[in-house]
Amino acid sequence: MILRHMLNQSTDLNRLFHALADPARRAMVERLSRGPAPVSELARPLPMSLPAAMQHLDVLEAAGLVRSEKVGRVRTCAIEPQALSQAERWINARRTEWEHRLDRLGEYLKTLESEGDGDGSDE
Amino acid sequence: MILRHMLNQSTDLNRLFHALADPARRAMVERLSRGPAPVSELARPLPMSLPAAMQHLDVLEAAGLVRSEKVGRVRTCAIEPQALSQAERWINARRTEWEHRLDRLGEYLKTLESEGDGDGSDE
DNA sequence: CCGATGGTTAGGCAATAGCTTTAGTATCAA
DNA sequence: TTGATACTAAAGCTATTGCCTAACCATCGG
Repeated sequence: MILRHMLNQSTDLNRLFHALADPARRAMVERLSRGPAPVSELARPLPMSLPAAMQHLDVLEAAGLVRSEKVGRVRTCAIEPQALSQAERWINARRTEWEHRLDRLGEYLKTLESEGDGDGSDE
Repeated sequence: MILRHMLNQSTDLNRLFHALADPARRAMVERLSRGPAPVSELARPLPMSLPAAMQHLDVLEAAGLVRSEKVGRVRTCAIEPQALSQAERWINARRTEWEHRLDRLGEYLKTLESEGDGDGSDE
């Protein structure tokens, strides 16, 4: 099952980053980071109809960023913290990769320097 | 100018997250995290035509994730580390928000407990 | 029961995304 | 100069996105 998890990770990240690529959806996530809220409260500040806001909410739920539960006639939405951390991990992995690379490059340049090779060009 | 920067930040994040929402583009970023590469090398592993890959590259450049320079007939691409950190900051800001909120919630629940109120129900 | 409230479904429409093929333009190597 | 290499530009096609309006359904408060 961990194998399946890895295979689907790409799709997960697609949905995740896609969900975050819209300002209305990010606004919803920002609001929910401060606590749960019903659909109408998420929709109110947005410059669009209620159904449009609902569709954004669907995208957030499909991405696993938001979970919601309906009690009576009001659906209360809450953020799903671990979803964002997957995106964070991907970004961090990239950063450590290029940082290591730059470290190695720095070492290499230092080596050249101490060998007295006079080509000091960079880039 | 810092004001203008803040106003455009939303658009920046749109482009940034949108760029990351595609597996072909993430593959390019992953490759470039390990060092610069020409266009053809970025395109080779992808299941699509070269012009298609070029279009993905354009998206990455427009998002500020990649910078490229053409010398002779080969365009060499490199990652732009600070672009990703902007996305990272947004995610981090959300996490600290909800962590603080959960901390406050924990404090509140502890208060209730020490007041001897017997409703121990959770979610 | 009745109206108002909160949400949902459905259908349609314009714009964008992602890809293709075709046809270029420079460069480099011989 | 000629052919291969590396990229670029343009046009077109399909699917998806993001939005709308117009219904509809299910509570809840009298």
